Amino acid sequence: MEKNLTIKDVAKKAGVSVSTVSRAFNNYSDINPETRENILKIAQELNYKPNIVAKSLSSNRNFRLGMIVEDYNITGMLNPLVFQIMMSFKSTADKLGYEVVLLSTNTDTQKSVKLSTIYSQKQFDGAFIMGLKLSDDYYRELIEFNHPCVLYDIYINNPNVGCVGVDNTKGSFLAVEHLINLGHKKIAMINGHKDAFVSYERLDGYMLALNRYALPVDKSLIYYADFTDQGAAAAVEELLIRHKDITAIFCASDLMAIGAINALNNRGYSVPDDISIVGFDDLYLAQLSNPKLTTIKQDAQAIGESVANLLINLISEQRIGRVVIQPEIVIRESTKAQYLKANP
Amino acid sequence: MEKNLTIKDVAKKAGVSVSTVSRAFNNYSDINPETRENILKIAQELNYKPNIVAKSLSSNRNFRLGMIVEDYNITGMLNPLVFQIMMSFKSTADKLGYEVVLLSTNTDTQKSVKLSTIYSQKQFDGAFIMGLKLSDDYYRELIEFNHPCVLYDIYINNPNVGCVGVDNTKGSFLAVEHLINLGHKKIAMINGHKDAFVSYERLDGYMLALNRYALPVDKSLIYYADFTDQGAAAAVEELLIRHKDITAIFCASDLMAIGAINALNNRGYSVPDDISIVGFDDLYLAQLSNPKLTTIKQDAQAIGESVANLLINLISEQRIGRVVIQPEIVIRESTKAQYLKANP
DNA sequence: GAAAATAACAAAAACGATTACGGAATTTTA
DNA sequence: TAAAATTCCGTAATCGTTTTTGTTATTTTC
Repeated sequence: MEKNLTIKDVAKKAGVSVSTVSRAFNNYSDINPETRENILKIAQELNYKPNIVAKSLSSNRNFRLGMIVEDYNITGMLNPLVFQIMMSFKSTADKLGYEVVLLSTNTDTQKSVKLSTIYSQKQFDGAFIMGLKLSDDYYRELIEFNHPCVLYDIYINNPNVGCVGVDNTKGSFLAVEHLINLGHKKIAMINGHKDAFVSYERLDGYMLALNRYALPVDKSLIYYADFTDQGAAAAVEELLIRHKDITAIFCASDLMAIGAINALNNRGYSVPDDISIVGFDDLYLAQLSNPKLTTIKQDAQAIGESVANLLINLISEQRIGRVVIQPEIVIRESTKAQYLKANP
Repeated sequence: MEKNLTIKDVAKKAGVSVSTVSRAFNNYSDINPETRENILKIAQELNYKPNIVAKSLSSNRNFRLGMIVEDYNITGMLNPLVFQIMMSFKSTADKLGYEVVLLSTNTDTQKSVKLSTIYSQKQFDGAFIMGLKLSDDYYRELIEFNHPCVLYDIYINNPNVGCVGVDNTKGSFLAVEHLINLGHKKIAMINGHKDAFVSYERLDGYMLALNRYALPVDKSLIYYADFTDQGAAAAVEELLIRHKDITAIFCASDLMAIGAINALNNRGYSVPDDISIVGFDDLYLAQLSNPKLTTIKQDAQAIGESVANLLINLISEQRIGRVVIQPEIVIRESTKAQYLKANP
């Protein structure tokens, strides 16, 4: 195992001091352009790269970002969106010169080790937290947190913590409006769970659309299915018993939408001929299902980028609280006009 | 932003020198047990945690692992298996006291920055590389690599690099054997692409099973579909033209299996009544499809753990080359007995 | 009971960078 | 042309640890 090159080796080879080499590498002003060029050339030849650990320690700028994801996103049927957002976040962080270290938490670990402890121990300049629930300990800690932090899909009113997410209310509105435009009047909603911030926003959008088009809101049409396909299937079973006259269901996730479609098929209903379905997320899964899913698209790439940019702005003391990504509706095959049932 | 506690603060409060505090934390022998207890208690009270960056620099043990994933796993329809393996790897690395930093590569970046450069710059003790292709620059570099490294789903004969993966040959064998046992005699295979190591192993398993049961191998029944659903759909189109008499298709991934099923449905064929399909991976997707997919399960949890353990063994100079995970067949609804066509 | 060994700690030198400070050479100013 | 400013670079302190070496008591050995 060959010994690693240090700044000293470069300095010796270039016949200058280490501080000069450092200056060359960090674009300092007080260095002769010729010297700089020469040093960089020699460094290039030697294939020298500064040791990032030493750099962190000495500069007290760590260029380290934590990416903390809740465990429940990992086990079972995990959300591919999370993965895409993570990778997008990583890529833009990379471009901006930050490395990202991966962490996970769950309700238990949150009780034993505080977020601020993680920051100081890990020397994070900031962190990106995904999958935080309203009932989490970290959610409470974040209310008065004083380190840079960015959250996805949950909002906290604290200048140190940024929040990015799709406009869920608008997304839901778009979904339900689309159904209404197709002539549907009795539209059920299968929501996530009540510990998720987005569930409230998505519910708002649903109600807003109904109100806007002067349709009655029937609370017995609203189910909570925990973001799982089985949960959605169970909800559909109940819906088919209690509300035989529904013609459309808006699901707060694609996975639940698939669960709903499968349950409907099992009961002999056809999507979209009997019942229209719209999902939320636009996972790749939405193109794979049969019929292909009409859904609300969350742009994972854009979300990841926004998170990284926001976080790094926060680190450099620029306070920008919230980034809202605009959702789009993607119309495929799971929704259909329902004029016949519209006015019986 | 409160200043972080250092070892000095603990030393001062405990009335000892910093070296004694360090000894207390690192289970050194030459320290009075009472002193140690006292120091640990005080550290606990102060909520002091050692700065990992300083620790790395001074001890020259970094406890840092790189997790490098190929870009093509990110864009487009990404494989959820990769995500699960990543998280499982992270969790066990965590338990063993290592932090993992996330990186990505692609064919281009591999040309400009060598793997060994990444190691020295990032101060990695080791790295886990996912998605490496046979045509990659890093593959070539790894042949004579002298840092600890573990690969998933690709094999290299080098004591410094470990390899873990499912027994692909056996997995394919199981899949095809299952079809043969159901009475299928004309079985097509839709493989991945030729830059993937696993494609060769999976092909081997297919041929092995045919030979074992004295069925002829017809190379025109073997397609390469790039691991995509569209590729598989295209392959199916061709198969339906050229080989109307096939009764089963083995796909080297679940995604391709879904693509095949959809294509068959579009052409008016029923799965499994007309044609049986088996996939590979056992993604959650396999349970969501209609019919539910019979497939070969890769245990992501076990793979991630094995990779982490193997890598850390490699780091501590213990040479264990390869870990092979046993695949299992999961029989669901996409395969069915085909006695009628078996002997016409 | 003097020499040797051990136990328990402190002092100081690393680790590999950044950066505050200072100083010589050169250029600008008056 | 002397003083001031600027340019360019070296010296040395620093970051928060670990680790080597040193030191003082105490214990063991013969």
